Amino acid sequence: MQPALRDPNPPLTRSVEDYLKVIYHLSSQGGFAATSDIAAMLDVSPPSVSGMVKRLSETGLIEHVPYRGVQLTSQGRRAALRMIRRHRILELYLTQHLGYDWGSVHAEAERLEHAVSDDLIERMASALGQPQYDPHGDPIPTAAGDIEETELVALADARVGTKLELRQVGTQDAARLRYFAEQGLTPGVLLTVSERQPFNGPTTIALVPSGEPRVVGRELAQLLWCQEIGA
Amino acid sequence: MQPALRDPNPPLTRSVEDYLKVIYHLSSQGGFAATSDIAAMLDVSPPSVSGMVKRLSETGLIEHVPYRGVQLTSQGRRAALRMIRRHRILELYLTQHLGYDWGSVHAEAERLEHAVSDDLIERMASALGQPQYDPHGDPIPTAAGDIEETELVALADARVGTKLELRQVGTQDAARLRYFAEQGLTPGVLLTVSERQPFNGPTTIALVPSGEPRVVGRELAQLLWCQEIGA
DNA sequence: TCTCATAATTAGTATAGACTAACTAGTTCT
DNA sequence: AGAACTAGTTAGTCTATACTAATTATGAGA
Ligand SMILES: [Mn+2]
Ligand SMILES: [Mn+2]
Ligand SMILES: [Mn+2]
Ligand SMILES: [Mn+2]
Repeated sequence: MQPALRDPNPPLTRSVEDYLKVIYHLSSQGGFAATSDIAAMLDVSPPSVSGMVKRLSETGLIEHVPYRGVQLTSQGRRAALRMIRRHRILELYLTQHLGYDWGSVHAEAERLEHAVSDDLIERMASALGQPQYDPHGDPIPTAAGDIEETELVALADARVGTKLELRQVGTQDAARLRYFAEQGLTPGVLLTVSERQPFNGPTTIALVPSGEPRVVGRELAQLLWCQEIGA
Repeated sequence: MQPALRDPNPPLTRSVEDYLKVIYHLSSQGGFAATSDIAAMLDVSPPSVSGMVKRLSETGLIEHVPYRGVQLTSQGRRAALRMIRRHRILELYLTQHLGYDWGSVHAEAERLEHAVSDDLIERMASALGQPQYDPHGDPIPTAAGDIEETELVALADARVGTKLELRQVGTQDAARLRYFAEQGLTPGVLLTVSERQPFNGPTTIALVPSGEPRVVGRELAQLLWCQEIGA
């Protein structure tokens, strides 16, 4: 007898949807998502994760290698990308049409993503003109489940002298996001790397075209994902 | 020893919020909401209602008279009206800003009402200009928890010869709503009652000012809530 | 190769919310 | 008043999801 699989098409619960999203993020670089990392990201105990991992692998959404970690199956990946699409369209809609600032959209989207219908999401996407990026510069997966993969460098690692476009801001922390906005550091901005202090010191940049300088500490510079601009 | 009250301020769950809303609707004419009516409206078994009733009275949201029914406490009424405000603002926002028709908003609002923040609701209310009525003509409670109480007559009961304003459409059924819209029977429309056939027969009306006649069967005429227009 | 720290899992418990089956209170009819 | 119907409640079970405490596997150092 086979090891009792579950109903292959249960409606996903809110918890399940959130687990799939964090597993996606933790394993997107190809590796396994570790139990303790999932637990930390969801603010839940490791045994709770072990329990959920059991259920998710029984429903075929993830692959579990005991003591090593988990990965999404293609079914799980599809479900995760659907949630990420919802989340990012919601974030953009709230900023563009309801006056939210980019520091506060995340919490709202985190709840709404589980309650909206596909129909509503597609209406929002239409109202936004089928957008490609959310307010933080993260790519929005298509309804078919494709997502843009770009090679980006953290500003903290960019070579001095290069010219960059700021593409993504890798945090949801409201205070940091507010600070970035004040400094004019939002996706799409062009800049050149002027210098970097040794021993994990700050990076100094010049905004293009204004030339205005900014000094960015290492912690923050690791959150600014940039693309090198071809000469 | 007292009969063990629960935490007076638990965050309300989705289920609890839906129970409070239906209890509000069932007891709004002053009476008690019966277990079996609550069960029917939530599509849940009567024992499930008994179980929930126990929890809700322990948290002080309702008053339970065994074998008679339940009523909301003032705390429960406040919570119910908050949900009704959310629901109706969502319905109106979806129709006004996202192209929904009035037959399909209900299902969407039924889920979203539990996920939106107060902040988002107030932003939608602002975008709508602090509206007073939802797409079906139902009054929207204020943020403070006040709701307009109007004396309305069902078209089925209106005296022949009277002039009426159609105020509310008392159904969420998509097919019926679509039909009403086709017939031009939407809140705000003026009409006069031309005649009524005996033995629960249809009511014939004339739209004002066009004079166009409509014959409305009893079942539908009971859903059209009207206000008599002073001569 | 053995030991130990760390990470992961299992065992056992709790709560919310649903269900069915069985029992009982209230009401209505004869 | 008693019988009988109806509505409501209790008893017992189930699933999802969380928790703490206890146990075990894995990989790094000695
Ligand atoms: Mn979420
Ligand atoms: Mn984002
Ligand atoms: Mn609801
Ligand atoms: Mn409505």
